[in-house]
Amino acid sequence: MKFKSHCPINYALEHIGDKWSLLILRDLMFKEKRHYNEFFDAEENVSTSVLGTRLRSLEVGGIISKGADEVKKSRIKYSLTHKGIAMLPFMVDMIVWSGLYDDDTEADRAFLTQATEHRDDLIASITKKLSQDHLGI
Amino acid sequence: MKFKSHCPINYALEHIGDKWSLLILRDLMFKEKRHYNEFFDAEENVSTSVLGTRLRSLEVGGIISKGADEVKKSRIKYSLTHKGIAMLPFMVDMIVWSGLYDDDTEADRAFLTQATEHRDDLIASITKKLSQDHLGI
DNA sequence: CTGTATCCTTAGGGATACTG
DNA sequence: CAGTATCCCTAAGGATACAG
Repeated sequence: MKFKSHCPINYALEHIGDKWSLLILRDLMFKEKRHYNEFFDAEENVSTSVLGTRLRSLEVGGIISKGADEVKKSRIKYSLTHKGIAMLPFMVDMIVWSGLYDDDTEADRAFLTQATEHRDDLIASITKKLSQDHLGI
Repeated sequence: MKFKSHCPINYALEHIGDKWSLLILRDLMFKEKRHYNEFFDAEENVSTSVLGTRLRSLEVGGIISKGADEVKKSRIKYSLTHKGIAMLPFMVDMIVWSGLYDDDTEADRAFLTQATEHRDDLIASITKKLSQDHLGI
C-alpha cells in the first residue's frame, strides 16, 4: 500500500477510499453476509473480478480475514477483524448522515432513530454481536 | 449523479467515495483552509484539473458552496454547507479509527484523546465554530 | 487568484471464460 | 462455491498551458 501522506483521513482512504469496499463492509456489518456469493448478489452488481480484488485488499489491509466455514468445512467464510469492527462507529454515522439528506433513503427508520438518540448503546450492542459472530469472543 | 442503489452507505459514497473529496473536507474542517490555492498546496499534491472537478462535484452535491471573500471581494471563498458540516461526526470517527491502527499517524494526540473521551463535546464545539465561520450563524 | 482546456497515461471496472 | 485470468473500455488522474 502506498501512502499519499500520513494524515489520518488519508490512512482511512487508503483502506476504504473506493466505490466498493464500504459496501462489502456494510454487508458484513448489517446484512449478516459472510460468503463470496452473498457479496456478489448485492444489488449494486459488482463483477467477480472487482469483488476479488476488493476482498483481497480488505484482507491485506487487515479489515477482514478469511477461513473455513465451521458448518461446511469446504466453504470459505469471511470475518471482520478487530480493525474492521472498529469501523462501525463511522459507518453508523454515515448512515445517519445519509438519513438526514437522502430523501429516497431506504434506511430503516427504527435504526436511524436508535442511532440518533442512543448512538453509543447501539454501537456497543452491534459491536458485541459482531465480536461474537466474527471473532468468537 | 447516478446511484447504484438507494442504500444509505451508497448515498454517502456517491458524495465522497473517491480519493480526494474527503481530503478537501478535512482541509475545510480542521485546517482552516478556504481558498483554492490552499487546497492546491495540500501535501497530497492534487492536480488543478482534479481539484477543479472535485470542488465542483462537492458543490453539486450540496456539501460546499462558494462565494466572494468578504475581506478581498475579488477572491473566491469556499464554505461548508449544513450538509457538509453534518459530516463532522464520521470525519472525527475516522480520525480516531486511524489513530488506533496507523502507527505512523500524524494525528494530534490531544485531539485523539479529546475525541475518544469527550466525543460529543468535541463535535459540538467544532460544529459551533464551523457554523459561525462557514454559515455565519 | 481561480480556475478551464488539453493531452496523455494509468487505474479501475465490466464481461466473460475458466479452474480447483 | 470461490475464486483467477483475460480482454477491453472508460473514467480518473497527472502535467502543462492558458484564460478571465
